[in-house]
Amino acid sequence: MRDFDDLKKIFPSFSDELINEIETNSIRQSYKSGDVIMRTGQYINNTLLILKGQIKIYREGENGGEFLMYYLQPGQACAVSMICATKSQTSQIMAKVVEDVDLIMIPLTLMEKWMMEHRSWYEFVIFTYRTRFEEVLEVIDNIAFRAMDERLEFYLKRHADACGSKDLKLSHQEIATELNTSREVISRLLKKMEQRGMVKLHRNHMELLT
Amino acid sequence: MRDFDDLKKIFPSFSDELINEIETNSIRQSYKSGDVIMRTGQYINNTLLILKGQIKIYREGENGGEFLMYYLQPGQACAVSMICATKSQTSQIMAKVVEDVDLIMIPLTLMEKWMMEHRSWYEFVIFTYRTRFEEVLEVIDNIAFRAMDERLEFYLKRHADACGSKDLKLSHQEIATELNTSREVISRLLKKMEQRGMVKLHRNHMELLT
DNA sequence: TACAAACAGTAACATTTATCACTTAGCACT
DNA sequence: AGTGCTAAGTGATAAATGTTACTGTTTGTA
Repeated sequence: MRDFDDLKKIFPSFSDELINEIETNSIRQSYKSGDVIMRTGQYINNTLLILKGQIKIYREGENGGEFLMYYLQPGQACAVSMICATKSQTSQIMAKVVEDVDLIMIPLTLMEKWMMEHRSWYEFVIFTYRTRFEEVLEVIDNIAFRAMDERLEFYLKRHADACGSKDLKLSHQEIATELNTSREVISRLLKKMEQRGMVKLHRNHMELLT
Repeated sequence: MRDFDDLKKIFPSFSDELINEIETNSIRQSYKSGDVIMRTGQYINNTLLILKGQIKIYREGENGGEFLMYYLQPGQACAVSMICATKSQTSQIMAKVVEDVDLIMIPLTLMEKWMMEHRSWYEFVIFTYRTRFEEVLEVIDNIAFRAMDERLEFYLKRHADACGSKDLKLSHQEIATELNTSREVISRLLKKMEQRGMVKLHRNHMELLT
C-alpha cells in the first residue's frame, strides 16, 4: 500500500478505483537528468504521468533549433502523449529530463477505456488538455507580441518558479538556445537587466532580484 | 429530415443517434461576415460546430494586436470552446467571421454527457483537440524559427487553401495586422516575391503563381 | 604548472524589422 | 473634370537582433 498512498498524494483528484487500476496496469520508469524521453517524430504508445522530477518540453526546428515551450512537473501529464495516443501518432515535440524523473506509463488502450469508466480520469485528461493549450497560447503571446528583453524576463521568472529558487544555474548559451537566439544577445540583455537592478550576474549562475 | 441529411453530410463520422440528439437539443445560429462571435475574456457556455462559412481565430495582444492562429471551417468545431467548456472558463481567443456562417451551439452540459454516451462524439472531440493542438504548434514553429518572408508565404498559401482560390482579396494592411507587423514591411516583401515570380500584385488583390 | 575547454564580455558590423514622412495610383462620387 | 479617399510604393532613418571575431576568466585536469 506504500505505492497507493504515493499516488493518492501526487494525484489527489483520482478516485480510489482509478488508483487501483493504475497500480495494477501501469509500468514505472525512471530517467536521469539529461535523458531525452521523447523525440520529435517518434511513435507514442503510452501516456506519461509524472511522479517526481522535472521535464522540459521543446519544439524542434528543422535547422536543429530547440525552442522551450513548457515544464512538466509532478502531478502532471504529458498532454501531447494523450493527444497522440488515440491513433498511435508520432510526437510533435521533444521531452528532456532536467531533474531525475520517476514516471508512470499507461498504455493507450487503457487511457481510452478509462475515459469512459472513471470520471476522475476524464476530468484529469480534459484539465490537462485545457491547461496545456492555454500554456501554449501564452507561448504564442510571448513570441508574437513581445521583444527579446521581455521574453528573457518571462523565461527567467518561469525558471525560478520551476526550481523554487531565485538562484538560477544557467549559462547564457543555454538560455539563448531555449529562446532560439544567440548567446551575445542574451549577454547584452542580461547586462542591461543587471544595470536596472533586476539580476545579479555570476559565473554559471545569476540571482533574480525581483 | 432535411436537417438530418445536412448534418450527416457535414459530419459524416457522427452516429445516427448522435445526430438525432444534436437535432433535438441544439440551437442554430447565423452570423454575417465581420461579426465577432467570441471575444477574449468572454465566458463560454456553448461548443460551436460549423456548418457553413469561415471563421478566423485570433490571439489578442494587450496593446490591441490581433494575431491570426487558424481557420475554422464547415465540419469543424471550436477547440477552445470545448476546452473551456468544462468549467465555464473565459475565452483565451477571439473569433471573427470572414464568410457568412451557419453554426450549431451545444450547451456545455450536453457536450460532457455525450462524451460518455456517444463514441463518435468522443472521437470527434479528441480529434478536434489533437488537430488544433498540432496547428498551434505549427504556428509556434513559424514565429519561433522563421523570418517574416517565410511567414508571409505560409500565410498566403494558407489563405489560398482556405478560400480555394489563388486570387487573394487582401490589402497589405490586413496581412500586416494578422502577422503583427507593419504595412510597409508587407509591401516590401510582396514586391520581392513579385520579382521572384511568386505573385502578381494588383490593387486590393493579388494572384499566387506557385 | 601548463594546457585545454567552457563561459562570458565586448566591439564592429550586417541584416531585419519598425517607424516616419511623403508621393503616387486607382476608384467613387459629384 | 475635379475632389477626396484609400491602398500602395518608397526613401530615410532608427532600433533590435544576428554574426563574426577576438579577449579574458575560470575550471578542470594531465
